[in-house]
Amino acid sequence: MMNIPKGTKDVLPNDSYKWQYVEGVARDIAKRFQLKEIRTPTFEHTELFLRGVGDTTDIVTKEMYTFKDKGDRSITLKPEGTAGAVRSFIENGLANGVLPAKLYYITPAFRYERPQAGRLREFHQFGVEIFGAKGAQTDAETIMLADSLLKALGLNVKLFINSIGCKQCRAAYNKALKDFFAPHLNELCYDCKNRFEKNPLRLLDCKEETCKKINASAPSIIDYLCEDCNAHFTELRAYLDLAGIQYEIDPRIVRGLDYYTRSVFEFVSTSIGAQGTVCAGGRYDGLIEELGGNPMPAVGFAAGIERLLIVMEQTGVKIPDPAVPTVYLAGMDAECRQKAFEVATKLRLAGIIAEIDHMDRSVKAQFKYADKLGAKFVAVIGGNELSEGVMNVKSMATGESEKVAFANAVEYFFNK
RNA sequence: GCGGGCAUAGCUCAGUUGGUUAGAGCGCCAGAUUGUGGCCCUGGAGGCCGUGAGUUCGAUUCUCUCUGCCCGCCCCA
Repeated sequence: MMNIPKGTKDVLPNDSYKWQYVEGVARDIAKRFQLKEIRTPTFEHTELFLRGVGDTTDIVTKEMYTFKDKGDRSITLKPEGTAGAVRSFIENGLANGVLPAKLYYITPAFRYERPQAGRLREFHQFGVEIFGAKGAQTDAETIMLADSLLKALGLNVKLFINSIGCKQCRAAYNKALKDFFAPHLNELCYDCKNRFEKNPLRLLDCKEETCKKINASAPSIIDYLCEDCNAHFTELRAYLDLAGIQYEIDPRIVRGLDYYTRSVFEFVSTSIGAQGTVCAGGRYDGLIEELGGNPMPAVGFAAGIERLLIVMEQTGVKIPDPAVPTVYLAGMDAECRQKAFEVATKLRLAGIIAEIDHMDRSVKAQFKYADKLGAKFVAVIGGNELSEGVMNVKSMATGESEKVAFANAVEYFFNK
């Protein structure tokens, strides 16, 4: 028996409508904020992610699906959506078009990780990227968009924000961090000793108890923001207040991707175990230049669709039922089935959801089947009906029947 | 990459102190005197009891291995 690769999932017919619903809501919200969809390839040159995501990040160093293609090119399945969107933006000259470019995508992404609740090797993201706008108002709008999406999906989540500054203030802060941690260096965990050298920011992020105790009193990045970054962060908060969005400042969120600058944020749900971050993002003013474009500010986020669905499931959010047949046409014998087929065709061409028997079932069995499908009406066509040119239409909800001429079928079922 | 738990029907799970035809509920299919669903009743299909090895006269049951799944760490959406 062939089975599905580790860390992947089938979306079965009984669940796919949930995905369609979430994607539909996301597209709606995107439209409301005037974002346009961008679709980029599932794989890119490995180099793009090395430079875009950061070659010291965990994602790049140990989680990418990288392989050589038959032309000996190093190819990588996208581990996130931003790098590809930025590449496309630059390569297609969208930077010379109307700005800001407000984009969104729904894409699979791939990371070689140990699967667990809310974490798969192939997962799906709804992502948003806004290129060209530097003001905090745009950060606020991006957060507002994410907030609207989560609310539209009926989720109750908490928003945490922070600013991790720009290159200049980060340098000052890294120095302050090193000064703070230096005396504790041998109390820190193995990872943190490395972080101390390579990326002191990430020391704040450690989940080890002893490290947590130490970094609880570490200096806060917010106190080290340069004048511009500080003003930007203040402005962001003002705009969030203006939008009526509740948030909490968490100086410990630093994000695991190298490209972030200034604003970073996470929407966290407490109802799904360890992988509670349902949506996260921030500003990345250096990335477009890093990937070869002219310097241009950018801000965005990604939401994990599987995680959204898990939270919705756990909290009992109602998803609208999938479409059911307006009418099931039950034919009694071969001739009647043919008539059923004919009427169904007419109804379908008129946009009415109609279903017929495909299994040569008895009328009784057809009724059971129609009931399982959730059909609103069953139209019985037997010898008697055929000779009268009518079908016997039964409402499955009330149990009442009436005769409807074949000629009036479309008219009868329209808007039912 | 590290740690813990679990693998029996499509699903949720019993069970076998080692013994011949392995069970329930749900789901699926059909029937209940032949043209009508839901509830109830009856019947049916569907399992190499995760893989490989060991112990044994005999293993789904005991031991080990592998694999897979779940949960946590790490990381992230």
